[in-house]
This record gives sequence, C-alpha cells and structure tokens, in this order.
Amino acid sequence: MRRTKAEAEETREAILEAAERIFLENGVNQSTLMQIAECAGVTRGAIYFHFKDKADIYKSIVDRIRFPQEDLIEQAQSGEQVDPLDLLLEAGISCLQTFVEDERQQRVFTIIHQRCEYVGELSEVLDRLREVNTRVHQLFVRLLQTCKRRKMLSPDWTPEDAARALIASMSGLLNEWVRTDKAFDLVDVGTKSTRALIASFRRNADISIAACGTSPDALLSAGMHAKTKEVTNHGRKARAKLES
Amino acid sequence: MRRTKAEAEETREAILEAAERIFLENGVNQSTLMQIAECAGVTRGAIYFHFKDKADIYKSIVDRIRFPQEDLIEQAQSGEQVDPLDLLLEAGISCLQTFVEDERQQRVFTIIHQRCEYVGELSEVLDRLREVNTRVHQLFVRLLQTCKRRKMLSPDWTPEDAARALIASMSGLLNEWVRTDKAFDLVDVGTKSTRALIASFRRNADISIAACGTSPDALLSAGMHAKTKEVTNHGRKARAKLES
DNA sequence: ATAGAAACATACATGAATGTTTGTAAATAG
DNA sequence: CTATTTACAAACATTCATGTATGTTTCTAT
Repeated sequence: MRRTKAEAEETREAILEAAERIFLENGVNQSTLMQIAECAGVTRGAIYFHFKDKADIYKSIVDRIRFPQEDLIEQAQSGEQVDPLDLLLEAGISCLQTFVEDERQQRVFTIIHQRCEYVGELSEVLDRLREVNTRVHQLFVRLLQTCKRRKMLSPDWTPEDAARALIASMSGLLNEWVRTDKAFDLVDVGTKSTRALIASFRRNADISIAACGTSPDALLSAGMHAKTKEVTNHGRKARAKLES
Repeated sequence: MRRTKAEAEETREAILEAAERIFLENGVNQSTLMQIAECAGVTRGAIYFHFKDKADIYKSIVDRIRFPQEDLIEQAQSGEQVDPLDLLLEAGISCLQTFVEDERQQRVFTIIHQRCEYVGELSEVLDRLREVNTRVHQLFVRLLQTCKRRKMLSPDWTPEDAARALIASMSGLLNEWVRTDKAFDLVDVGTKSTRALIASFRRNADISIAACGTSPDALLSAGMHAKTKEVTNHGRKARAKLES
C-alpha cells in the first residue's frame, strides 16, 4: 500500500485538513487522533508516520497559515515616507479585509482563541503567537515614534500606549466577529473604529476645535473625509503593489 | 469524620478555590480531579460528593463571580436623563477600574478566555456568557438609539455598529491586558481608547473642523477636555451612588 | 530485477482519568 | 439515647487515548 511521494503529501494535507475540522468542532485537547484519522480516511498509523504527536499536528496547522498581523507587518514596512498614521490605518483595514476573505485564517483563528488550552507542549504555539505580536507591537511603536518626532502625535498618547490600544482594538474586533458568528460587517465597523482611534492619535485632532486652522490637505490625509469604499480600495492597491 | 454543615461548606469553597488555581495552571480539560483534590487537601470522593463532575465545578466557579459587563449594565441603567454617551464612557471606565481591582475576576476571566475548550457540557458556560453579552449589546443599542433620536449620533454610525465597536474595544482591551500579563495601564489606555471611540459617535465630532461653531459647554460635555483622573473619579462617584 | 526503504495498516501494551461502589466516623434528628 | 443520614475516604472497575511494535505492500534506486 505504499504511495508515491505526491500521494503521501496528499494524505499529509488530508490529515491537517481533517485535524482543522476536528479541532474546530471538539477543541484541540478533546480531539482524539482516532477522530482525526477517521475524518481523513486513514488510520492512526498514518498520523504517527507523518507527525510526532497531536501537538506536532497543531503546530503544523498554525505554521502553514499567515497571520493577519503578518500581512500587516509586511504592508506597513513598505512606504516609510508617507504619514505613518495613514499607513497604520490602511494596513489595519486591509488586514481586516484579507481576514474576511480567508476562511482558513478564520478557522485557525477560532481554534487558537477558543478551542485550545495552552499547556505543556501546546504552549509552544503560544510562544510563536507572542513573538508575532511583539513584532507587531514594536513596529507600531517605531511608526508612532516617528510621529512623535514630527510633532504629529497627540500629547495624550505615548507611542507604547497608542500601539497597545491599536492592537487591542484590532484583536477585539476579530474576536468579537468570530465569537458573534459574523454578526456584523467587520470591515465597516473596523474601519470606523480604527479611524476613530487613529484620529485621537493626531496632535490637535483629539480636541475638535483645534483642527480649524489646518489646511484641507491635512484633513484629507487624515482620512476623515474619505468614504469607506475608497479607503479599502486604497488598501487593496497598496497590497497589490507589494505582491508584484 | 463527618463534619458540621459549616465545615462542609468550607471544604466546598476550598474545592472551588483549588479548582480555580488548577484550571488557571493547567486548563479546564487538562486538569484532573485528583490534582484539584490534592490542592484542596481532600480526596476525590469529597469532590464527587459536592459536585456532579468537572463541568459542574466549572459552572459553579463561573456562576459565583460577577462579570465586568454586569457591573456595566447596572451602572448604565441608573441615570437615563444625562447624556447617554457620557454615561457609556463613565460606565466603561469604572468597569475597567473594578476589573483591575478584582483579582478573582481576572483569574476567572483568564480561565474563560485562555484555559478552556468549550465542548459538550462545558459549552453551557459559554451560553451564559453569550446571554450576558447580548444583554450588554441590547443595552448599548438602546442608549445609542436615544442618541440618534436626539440627533446626537454621527451619521457614520448605526446604533448597532457603534455598540459592536464599543464591546469589541472593551473586550479587546481586557484580553490584551491579561494576555500581556498587565504590560500596560489598563484604565489609562482604556479611558483614552474609549473616549476616542465615543467621540467619533458624536455628530459633528467625527470630522474635526465641524465642531468649531459649537459652544464650550458642548465641548465640555463631550468629555474631550476632562483629565483622566477627573473622569475616573466621576465614574467612581456614580458607582458609590449606586451602592447606597 | 531485486534489495531496501517508504507509506502506511494492524495489533498490542500501557497508563491515566473517570465514575461507582463500598466503608466509616461523626453529626443530627427524633 | 439510638437511628439515620451526612460528609467524606478508600478501593475498585471500566473506559479510552496514547504510543509503540510489527506486519504488509508498493515504490524506487541501482
């Protein structure tokens, strides 16, 4: 019953696919290798040939997806010359956009946040998540520090706190969206929330009256007048530019 | 070895206390009744006397704490005559405040959100959480609808979306705070974030320049000039009024 | 062509957690 | 005062997931 190398890779993928389904249904710890094998149409032996144990399967699942935050990092590192706050807004929005479109990302996100107790071997997965998160945080802090140097950051916010707030807002939105079973328009609500937050980051924008003297260009670049559609398209264009 | 009724209640509490610790360390499903018994200084027999099974213990733990959202509901229902948006801001802030002060709330929150796979019996706990959340959401929607009737709500936001955004922001803040092991000042960052969000809810406040003509009173009531300390004290006062 | 190894299936051994049953000492009701 | 029930402890039986060991077939390299 030996298969060719390509077929073997197929069964490996089938196992990962099955594990994703079973994990989502039963939780990582409660899922048994037997269930996964059954769902994949193989025996437990096949699983033990391809993977060391259940934790290994889970790590493989998490490793093969791209996190929404990683898209965000790549995108945010592209244009350093533009307004960092605009860049944050666009990156955040297109991050939400890709998340909405990628069902696998959503499934794995749900597993990670609602279907796993991180203990023992499993906590290694958490370590990777933490690492990605700190990278995002540091990136945000760097961007916000340049804002501060350019006197564009509101005195209310430190770069660190602003970064925390942004990350909390984004992760809160993603979590609520999956928890409520997509009960609202993630991109729409997320765009408005993020825009509100970033608006408060701007010097002289946190207190409404102080913005009167600024030029129309400054207001436009603040993204306050742009309609949702235009902004998301803008974000998409930026991403398309990256992929080329 | 029969104990008096009061002593029995003590051991019951000891079991719950121990379970809280063990669940936090090992996750609900990974924790064994033996570990809990050992930690509580009893045998498994005692646990099976007081509780049906592990799910029963977990439900008891969740039932005996007050959720941050429940504080929020009570508080937000007190004064209907004031500006609903101010009320939302104050309620949110004092909700964060009590969460920071209540270590048990934090522990159980961590268990709920990071140490449990909700499957089978355990999902009943999730049902209760969902119910609390929908109550909060409906309350928010009601408040925001009165805003809309009074022409105080920005045309950018529907009451539903604004409620979602607020809930997502709050839960995101709480989650990030416990996930990062209290790496930032929750009340401080939370106050600024929430204030920014609610500011964007206000009609003529979402676009900075439009607020120029409004009276100083309107700006003050928008909470944009108040320092953090004053607002939190305000929130506390409101809570103290409730307890009397 | 054939030796070896790859890609599994099957069978077994182990341990660990659960639920249940039985035992028992002390409190409490009558 | 004693009869019964309470509040556990201790022992037992059962299930069940895991890991490993072994078997089998087919690919593949030489």
